[in-house]
Order: sequence, then structure tokens, then C-alpha cells
Amino acid sequence: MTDTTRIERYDATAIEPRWQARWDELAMHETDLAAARDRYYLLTMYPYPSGDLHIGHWYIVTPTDALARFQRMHGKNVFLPIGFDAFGLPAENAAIKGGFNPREWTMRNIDNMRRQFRSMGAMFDWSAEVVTCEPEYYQWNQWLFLRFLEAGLAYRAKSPVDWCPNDGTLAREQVEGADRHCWRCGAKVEKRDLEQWYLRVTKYADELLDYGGLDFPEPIKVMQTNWIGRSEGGEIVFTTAPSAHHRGGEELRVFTTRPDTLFGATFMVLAPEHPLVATLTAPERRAEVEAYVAQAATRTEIDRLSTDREKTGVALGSDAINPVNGERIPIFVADYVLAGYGTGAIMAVPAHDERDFAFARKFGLPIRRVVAAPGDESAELDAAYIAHAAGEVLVNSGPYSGLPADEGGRRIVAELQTRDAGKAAVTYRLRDWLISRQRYWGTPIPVIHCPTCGIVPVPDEDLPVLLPHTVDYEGSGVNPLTRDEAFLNVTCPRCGGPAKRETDTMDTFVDSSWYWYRYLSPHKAEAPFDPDLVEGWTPVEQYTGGAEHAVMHLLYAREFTKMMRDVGLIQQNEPWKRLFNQGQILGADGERMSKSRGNTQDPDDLVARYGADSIRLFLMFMGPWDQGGPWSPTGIGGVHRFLSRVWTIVLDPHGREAGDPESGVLPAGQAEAEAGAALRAAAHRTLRDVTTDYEGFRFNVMVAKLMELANTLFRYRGTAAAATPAWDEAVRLLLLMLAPAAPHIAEELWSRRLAAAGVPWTSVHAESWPEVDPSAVIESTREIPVQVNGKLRDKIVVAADATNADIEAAVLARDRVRAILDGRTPDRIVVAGGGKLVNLVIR
RNA sequence: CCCGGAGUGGCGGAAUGGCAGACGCGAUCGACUCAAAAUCGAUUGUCCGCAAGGGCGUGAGGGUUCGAAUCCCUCCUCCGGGACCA
Repeated sequence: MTDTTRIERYDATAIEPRWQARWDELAMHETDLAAARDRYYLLTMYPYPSGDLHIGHWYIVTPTDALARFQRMHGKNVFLPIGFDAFGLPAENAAIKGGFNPREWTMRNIDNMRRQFRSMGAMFDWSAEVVTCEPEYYQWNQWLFLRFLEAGLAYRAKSPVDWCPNDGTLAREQVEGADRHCWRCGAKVEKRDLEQWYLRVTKYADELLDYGGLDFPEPIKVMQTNWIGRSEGGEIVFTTAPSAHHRGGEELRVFTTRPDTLFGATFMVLAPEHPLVATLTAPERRAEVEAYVAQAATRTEIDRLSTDREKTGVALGSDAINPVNGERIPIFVADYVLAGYGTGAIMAVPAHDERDFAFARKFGLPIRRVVAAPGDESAELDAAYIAHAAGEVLVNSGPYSGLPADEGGRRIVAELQTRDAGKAAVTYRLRDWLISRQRYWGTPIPVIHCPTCGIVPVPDEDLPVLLPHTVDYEGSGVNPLTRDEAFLNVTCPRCGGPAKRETDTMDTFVDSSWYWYRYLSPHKAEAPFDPDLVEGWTPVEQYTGGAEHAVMHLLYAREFTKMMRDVGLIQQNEPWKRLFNQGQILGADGERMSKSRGNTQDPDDLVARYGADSIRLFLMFMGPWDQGGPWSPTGIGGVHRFLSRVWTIVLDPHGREAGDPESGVLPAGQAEAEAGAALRAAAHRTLRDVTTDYEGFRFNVMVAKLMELANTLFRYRGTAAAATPAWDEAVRLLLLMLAPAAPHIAEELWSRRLAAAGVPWTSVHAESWPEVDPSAVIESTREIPVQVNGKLRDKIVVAADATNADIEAAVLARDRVRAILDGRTPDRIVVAGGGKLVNLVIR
């Protein structure tokens, strides 16, 4: 044991707060937004201030921060802001249940989470922080809303909400149980139609389907595409037939993707909410129809939409006339037709639609086949015939019989169009965005209801419409704004008469649809953002966050960006260039982490025990970032050991391990010069790999590569090689590569090296990312695996510049190979991949 | 039912047409210690074998290829999302 000067142990908790304070002092994380050089906007989804940061927040933020630091070392002017998505239901639920003020509850949580975020040592620019429940932020939600209103992009319409007689409007998660009762009072929840505010996002459906120039994960694009749900077809105008109880002649529009099957329509179905249901109901059927419609209204969505539920419905006692052949077909009301899609009415073609088939079977309605493969026309159908076979033609379709199905469909639509009875049409599943919430804790919608002028926008100069600070729920979930006289009563800005404020607030997805623009000038008083900064810094270069937002938030934000563009506020079409979705950290039980399940992990405890750097590195090391997985702290010790080892390598290069005879001895056959070359090769090869691993978000492999390099250095510790320039170079590279992932220990060891060399301190984080020296990586010999019939049998070592012929000769000269060949000649010798591997083929 | 993702040692995972199991955890043995912790070293897919060596092996089955965890087909399981969208 030659190690007499014992070094201190690696103690993260002693060094991390010190560097965090120093970085703050030097304002190292405040981005100079005015500087035009190499801007790199790295955005991570801002958290909801639920109370405590949990390990899942660290899992999102840690690699994002490493990436920010990596880009900064590449000379980029990196902007990494953070904020809080501070409006929303949990605060209000806590307020109603626990009697807190939602604002105080939220702000307390934010304070705690700020402290926790700081303990991570992330390079967040806190000077850019945004908190959405502050008037400074939400007034611009209001201002943007007014611009959309002027442009006709915001409008008001009736729509149903879940309504509790005691607690008013309920959110989806506030409706509980199969019997649909209120989460607070247990009363039965009903549907109620309210006038509510919408944003006209369906206008952008086609544009949203264009992902040109967007680097998004493929699954996200697929999910958004499905959500938008574009389908092409025709809109066909049926008319109602005269009957004993009414004159008929109303138009009944339907949307179909299969106009080619129009001759197969044997009945029609209206959604229970369809406006013509009452008119078309025959007096003798009224009681039954009304009961059915009422029952449909109370059904849960899930129950109603359940695919395997048996079809139900009621005949109205009226007929419709098929425009293509004048045929009279009966009209039904059934809840398998959705009011919100297409026209809320369908032509039913049981022969070619599964759902119509099931309905027809149940109600004994005719099933008429109109599409068939040639020669197959008369075959009895025992299920709807939907599949598209080559060469199928129309049958039983009057003058169109015999035409190929797709052409027949086009001709039918064209013919109907000449009579104004149909046209080609496109429908989407995407709906306009309902932004009204009947709730206190959100952005007040800035309009006034005047009995004489109607709906009057709040003038810009009267913004913000402030949310009252004190709030009294009076033991109920009903929006307290509706009782707040001071808030409610205003004078009409147009006529000066008494008027009432709108009491609905905005969906919090509005807040999260533009916050990265606000980060650029969070305190700007005269506009939501600075147009120059916005054009200079956005679209955001890279966005990171959870895949659970694949559709809602990510789609809303894209829509919002297009709306802002259309009212002339920005020039870009898309908010972000590149998106990465990390996976989710689950509890040890494999379930979603939640306080109620008791499977959360408090990061504070882990930081106190191992330090932030170990936790950061461990979260990156766990597995691929997009995968997530159940939380288990078992491996943290290994990562912590790695950092301790780096500590020892840097501070005690000449120490040796007691009890290890190999420690301090060069590997057999290696002289000092060869050892130096081996160290340089290892360091530069690691640098080459780690660089591409960072770029490809392969953080787990990156950490593994650094561990390998540390192991190599550790092996040479205490040997003559540890006193060479090659050692110093390898250590330097190791610290630079470690700096983005484990910023504190890298900074500490870097500063100690500078001090030891008598050089003034500069931060490791201000260093440039090093360059690979290709000459260091080149080796003089290489090892080639030898296979016989695809099975590994031997390995040979050849000169690095050996030709294929050299390699073949070397292989055939090997004793082991000759023994296996046993006098035979290989049928083929494959030297693959430029001499990477040899395969001898013997048949 | 539809769409998407994934199945590799005891565990997390690596290898995306070329040496399966990098790196780490755990485990076993050993060093240090009065002892423990910490640290260090060795071994660790599985079966046969004293060994040399060999057989098997990436959810199952088939195919393409000199060569497949990787590509193709059929199927199974798990996770996420959607779900009567005409």
C-alpha cells in the first residue's frame, strides 16, 4: 500500500449547493436573448404545481438539461426556461374540500417546487419564469381571445355539460360510478345545454394533417392523424315523405364514405339529438320515441359508445325518399348514430356496414346487396360485406349496375349534384375546441353580457379582467363567480347601461398553448410577446415532454399557433420543430405514481443521500428515455460508485488498491508508450460514441460508455501511465463528457485540476465540446471473428491494413480452422463488411 | 375491435443484417477489518464435460440470407391510446 495521502471521500451534498450558488451568482443560466448567434431554444413541458416534485419530474428534466448543456458546449446560445401551469382543477378541488384559497395553495406548492428544481442543478433560466395564474400572464390569454373573437375564430354555441343540481358543471373526472353521481354530494348527474365558447380549430384540420418540416415521433403523428380523422365521401340529401301526420319535404342530409352503396339504403337513422326527431315522429309513436330520447340523454358516454352493446332504436313512423331512386325507406332514431359527427343522420346500408347490418337483423329490415365481386351477386350475406376486392362492381343499382364500385360512386354523386341532391364532401372527427369552463380557478373570459347590446367584448384598455382574490365556495362546487356581485356587475362598455360579466373561465389548455412565446419576454406589459424575439427564437428547436400529451396539448398548441398567425401576431406555422416524448416513470408496483396509491418517490430523500448528480445520472442510465418504466432505486449505488471512482481517478491518480496484486502494474506486455496509446484510444473512441449518443438522445448508452472509460482509467491508476500526458488528456475528456450529465462533480473536479495546475478558475460548463482525434482511434491490428457455417469457431488478429486475400490466407492457415475443415475445401469464403468478419461455408 | 409500441440472463438493459448479453444491479467466493459498513478483486445465460471443447439460447412457429434478436409471414402475451366516426 503506497497510498499515504488519503484523499477525502466524494461527498456530493458538500459540493452541490456550493456550485449551484456560484452559478447563480455568475448568472450563468441567464440567456442573452438579444444575442443573435446560434440560438437554440430547448423547451420542456412546464409542470402543474401539484405540491411536490416527484421522481417523474426529474426523469423529464434531467436529460433535457444535459442536452441544453451539451448544446451550450457546442457554442449554441441556449435558452432553457421553466414555469408553472398554475390554473386548473386540482387546486380548486383542494380548495373546495380543504377550505384553502386556490391561489394560496398553488403559490405554496410553486415555492416548494422551485426549491426542489434548484436542487437538481439544472440550467433553467429562472429570470424567464412564467406562472400562468398571475394576471401578468393570463391577461394575455384574454387579449388573444379578443383577437380571435374579432377574427371570427372564437364563437358561442350551445353544448351539453355534465350538471349536478348542487355543484353545477362537473368535469369528466368529477362524475363517478356507473350510475353517474357527483363526486362531492353524490347527486345524480344530468346533461344540461349551456351557451359556451368555442375556438374554430376545425378550420385547420387539413393543415394540421401536414407534418412537413416537423420532426415528430411517428406514433404521435399517427395519433394526431387519427384524432383529426379526415374521411372523404359524399353528402346526400334525402327528403322526408309526406304522411298522415305531416306534410313532408324536409331535407335530411347524410354523410357517407360509400356513395356507391346508395341503392342499398333500406332505412335511415337519426341521432337522438337530431333536430327533426320531434317533427318526424308520428303521434302514435310519440311516447315511445320520447322515452328513448330521454333515456339516451342519461346514458354514460362509455356505455353509449360501447361497441359490443346491442343495437337499440325506435321507428319514428315516417319515411324518407332516396334521391337516387325515389324509394321510400323508414326512419329510425338510434343512439349508435352520433349527433356530433357528420350530419347526425345516416343512410343505413345493412349489406355493407356492420352496424347497420346488426340493426337490420334485430329489427327485421331488408338487407340489399349492391356491391359484389363479379359472379358473387347472389351469395347470401351472413355479415356485412365491407372488404374491397379487386374488380368488384355495383349490382341492383339501376343504371349504375355493372360499373366498377368506385367509379359508380363518383357517377352517382355527380348525377345527384346536377339536381342539388348531393355533393362530394369531407368530414373530420376533429371538433371545435370548447374552451368554456364553469369554474373559478382559470382565466376569466373577457366579455360582457348586456341586455341591450348583447355580447360585448371587454375593451383592451380594461384588461385584465381580474379574478377576485377572495373566493367563497359556500360549501358547493358551483362556480363562485356567479355569486360574486362585485365581479358580476359592470356597466356596458358600449351603451353604459348595467350589464353582467361572463363567468366562464378558460380551459387551461389555452394557457399551455403559447407559454413558450411568453418565456421570451415574461414581464412585457404592452403585448403578449416581443415579435422580434419570437421571430428570432421560435419555432422552438426542441420540445421534450410526456407522450400522454400526444393529442390534446400538442394538437391544441399547433392549432393555437395557426390562429395567432391568422390574426397577424406571428409568421410561423408550427410552434416547435422537433419533439421528443420520454416515457413515464411508474411506481414500483408498475402503476401510475400517485399519492393516493402511496407509490411515489420523493427525490429530496435521494438527493440528501446520494446527491443530485447520482440521481441525474441514474435516471439517464435506467434505460432508453422514451421507454420509462417502474421505479426502482436498486441501481443508484452503482452510478454513485462510478462517480466516486471518477473522483478517485482525478484526485488520486497515483494511488493503488491494497490487496489487488494487479493494481499499479501495467497490463502484461504493455510498455508505458503502449499504455498511453491505449488510454488515448479509449478516450477518443468514447468521445466519438458519446457525442452521437447525446445527439441521438441515447443517454443510457452514453452513461455506460463513460463508465467503461472510467474503468479503463481506473485500471491504469497507479501505473507509470498515470503520469503521462495521455492520462491527463483522457481525464480532461472524461470530465468534459461528464459535465452535461453530472454538472456539479464535473465542475468541482475541473476546478481542482485548474487549481492544482495554478491556472485561474473558469467553469467547465463554459468549455467547448472536445474534438475527436482520428489518429488516436486508429489501431495497428484488429481482431476478426471467424465463423464456419455461421457459427463462431475462431478469432484471428491481422494488421489493420490487411486485404481480404490476406485475411483469407490467415484464416485457412489456422490450426483450429484446418481441424474443422478436416481436408475439405470451403464452398465459399465470405469476408464481410470490409473485413469485419469471416464466414466459411461448407455444404 | 382498431391504431401504435414492446417481448433478450435472476433484474434494468446493450447489440437494428456480421462475435448475443456491453454497462450496471443482484448473487457467490475472496482481500481489507476484532467485526460491520464502505472499498477493492474474481466468477456469474444455460446444459454436458476434470479440462480442452461442445450442445442449446433473444415470446412461439415458418421464411429470406453465407449469416437474423435485427428483415418478411402467421400466431401468442404485455403496455399505451382510441373505440358504433357512417
